[in-house]
Amino acid sequence: MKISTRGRYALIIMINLALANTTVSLKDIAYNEHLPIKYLEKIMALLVKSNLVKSIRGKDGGYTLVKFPNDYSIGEILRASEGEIKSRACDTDNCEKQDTCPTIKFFDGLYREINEYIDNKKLSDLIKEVK
Amino acid sequence: MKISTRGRYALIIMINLALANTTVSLKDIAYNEHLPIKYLEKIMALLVKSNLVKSIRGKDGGYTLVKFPNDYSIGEILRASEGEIKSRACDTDNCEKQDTCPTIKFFDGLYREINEYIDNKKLSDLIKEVK
DNA sequence: ATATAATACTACCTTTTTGGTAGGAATTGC
DNA sequence: GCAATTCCTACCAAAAAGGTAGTATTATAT
Repeated sequence: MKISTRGRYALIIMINLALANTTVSLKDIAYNEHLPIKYLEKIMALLVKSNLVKSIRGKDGGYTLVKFPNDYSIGEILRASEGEIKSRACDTDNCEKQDTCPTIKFFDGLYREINEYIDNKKLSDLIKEVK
Repeated sequence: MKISTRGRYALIIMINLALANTTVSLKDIAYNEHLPIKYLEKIMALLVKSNLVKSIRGKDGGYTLVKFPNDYSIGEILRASEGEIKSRACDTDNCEKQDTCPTIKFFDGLYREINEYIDNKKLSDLIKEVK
C-alpha cells in the first residue's frame, strides 16, 4: 500500500523535462536530483515505452515531453512506471465467492477513488509550486 | 501501491468475528475461508496487539470483537495489519529540498485522501452485503 | 571520418517485503 | 489429566524493490 520510489522518480523525471524547454539528458537529471543514473535509465525506458516521452539518440541527445505538461495526468505517469494501480488479485480459482466477496468490493471502490484522484491531477499542477 | 493479502485477510477475519455472536476459533475461520491457519495466526496477533479483538485462551477459546462492528473503521483494521498507510519515506538526509519537493506534497495529499476513505468506511458496511 | 556523448539493451545482484511453515510452550474447560 | 485452544519463536522461499555493470548502438559536432 505504499508508492515505491520508482513512481516518485518517474514524477521527478517528468518535472525536470517539463521545466526545461530543451532536450534534457539523463545525466543532467541524475546530477540535479542526486539520483542514480542507471536506475533512472530503467525508469525512463518505461516512460519511453509508454510514449510519455520522446528520446533522441546520439550526441547531444536526451529526452523531451511529447505533450504539454497539463496534458499529462499523474495517473498515466504512475501507471507507466509502477504498473496498474489496483489491489493484488486473489486466487480466484480457489475462491468460490469471488463475486460477492465484500473485501474485493471494498478494494475496488478504494482503487477507483485513488485512480480518480491521480488522474485529475496534472503534471502542470506539480510544477506550479516549483516555479 | 497494492494492498497485500495481509490487510485483506485481516478484514476477512474481522468480518467472520462480526458475523458470529460467539467466540470463534481461528481454526473455524481458516476452515470457512480456506486460508492457511498459521498465517492467519500471525495476522491475528497484530489485531490482538492493537486491541481490536480480544483473545480467550484454553479449550473452547478463540477471539471476539471488543466493539460493535460499526465502531471499527476499515482504516484501523488495515493500519493494524499493514502498518501506516503512507508513501515510502525518501532519504531526507540526502535531499536538501525536503520541504518544497512537489512529489512529496502530492503523495501527502493522496494518502490523506486514502486514509479519509478507509476511515469513513466501517466494518459494519462490509457485513451488510454478506448478510 | 572520427571521436564523443548520448540512449538502448542485457544481465546480474542485494536487500526488503510478502506469504507463508514448523514446532512447541502456556492456558483453560471438562 | 486430556484435549483444544492461543501464544511465541524461529525459520524459509518467492517476489519485488532498488539498484549496478558492461556493452552495443546511434547520431552529431568538429
